[in-house]
Amino acid sequence: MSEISRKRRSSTEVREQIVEQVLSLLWEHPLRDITVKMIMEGTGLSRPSFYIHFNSIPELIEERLGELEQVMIGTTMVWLSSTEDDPQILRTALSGLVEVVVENGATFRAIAEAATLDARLAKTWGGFLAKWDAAVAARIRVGQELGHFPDVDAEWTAFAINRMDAAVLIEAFGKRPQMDPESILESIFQIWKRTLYSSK
Amino acid sequence: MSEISRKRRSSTEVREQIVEQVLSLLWEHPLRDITVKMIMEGTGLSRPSFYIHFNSIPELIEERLGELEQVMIGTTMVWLSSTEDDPQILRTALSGLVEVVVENGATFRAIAEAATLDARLAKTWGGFLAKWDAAVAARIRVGQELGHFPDVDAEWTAFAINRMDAAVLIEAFGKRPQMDPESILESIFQIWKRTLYSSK
DNA sequence: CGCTCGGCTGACATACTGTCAGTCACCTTC
DNA sequence: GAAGGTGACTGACAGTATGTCAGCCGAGCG
Repeated sequence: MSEISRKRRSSTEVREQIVEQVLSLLWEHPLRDITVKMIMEGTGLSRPSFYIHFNSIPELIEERLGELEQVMIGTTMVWLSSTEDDPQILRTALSGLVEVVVENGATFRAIAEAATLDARLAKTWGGFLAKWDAAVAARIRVGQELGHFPDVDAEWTAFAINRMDAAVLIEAFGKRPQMDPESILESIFQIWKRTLYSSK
Repeated sequence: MSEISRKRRSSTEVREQIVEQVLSLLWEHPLRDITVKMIMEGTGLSRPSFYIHFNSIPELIEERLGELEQVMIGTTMVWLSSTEDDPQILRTALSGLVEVVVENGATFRAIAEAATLDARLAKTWGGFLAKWDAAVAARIRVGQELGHFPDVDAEWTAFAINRMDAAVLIEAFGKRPQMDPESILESIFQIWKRTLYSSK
């Protein structure tokens, strides 16, 4: 019988392995099918070990949202902080958004799924969306002070069009095979453009 | 000790009581907090009795979707089957849609929640949305043959704007207090109108 | 009156979660 | 290089939900 030498690993090392395992499972299974047992079987550690590193699956997923949020802010800032009346800037921002979701679709899908499963994540996800609502509404109001976006209700429009983005991007890219990014980008861009950049 | 006379009731009678109980619970709690035990405590019957009438909570909810779909088709047919280039007809259809969701918001929210929880309902819900996509896309193509809706990609636009409707209506009216129906109707109508009824 | 039908239930099997006392590898400190 | 502490790790347990099943019992029928 060969001696199994269990090298002890650092905490962050194991954490990363668990996250990696979850992300790969998420491309294959809906969140409802993923259990702690299933995750840990891919790591060679016992199930209770999971709870040393994370409090729950939703909490693990919640961590990813924070990281992705930073990236998304980076890619959309070009429009959010602009003051020009040029839809192409909006297109660039949306294009960046599409790119992020294409790469992290399973994570976003899992966040949305876990939001219906876990009260804490529901709140975080709601807050995340609300932040975008506020940012887009603010951008619209800035434009309106410059005479752009006539007859648009900043708050409600931001709310509606952001929900569209979230729902469309998650459904289009949340699982494989993904839909065509070009077509999705074009369709949501057209909706944004016509809603904001054309008057009655 | 007074004798508890358990009058035996008809199957449909009990079914209706269970459904009623679930619907009332849904306005108070997210689906994740609702258990079979909780449902049956409100009926004076035991937990296993639930399984005589329904196979699972998601399946119960799925039944509701079928009924609501009929109503929704009725309220939107005015636009789906029209051939005129008049956005007011669209507004009427959307108004009917808003009304249905205002009244049955908790059910719709539960359907969306249960879709992430149950494979079967996920498929049903996906099919439901796909049917709307097809119907709206068909309506757009009919209009385009008459020269309306220039430069609109029928399929992708239908997909995107339907997801907006679903996400917005469920978030706005899925729990109490609900958002203002007038504002929601106006904002989604504007987005539909500008997307379809205004060219580049 | 006896029989069947079907609503109904207690009890069971199963599955997953989260916790905890205790073990063991590794690192410091002397 | 021995002693002791730190923290990763685990087996076992308790809790709670689901779905099933053998069997009870009330109601209606012949």
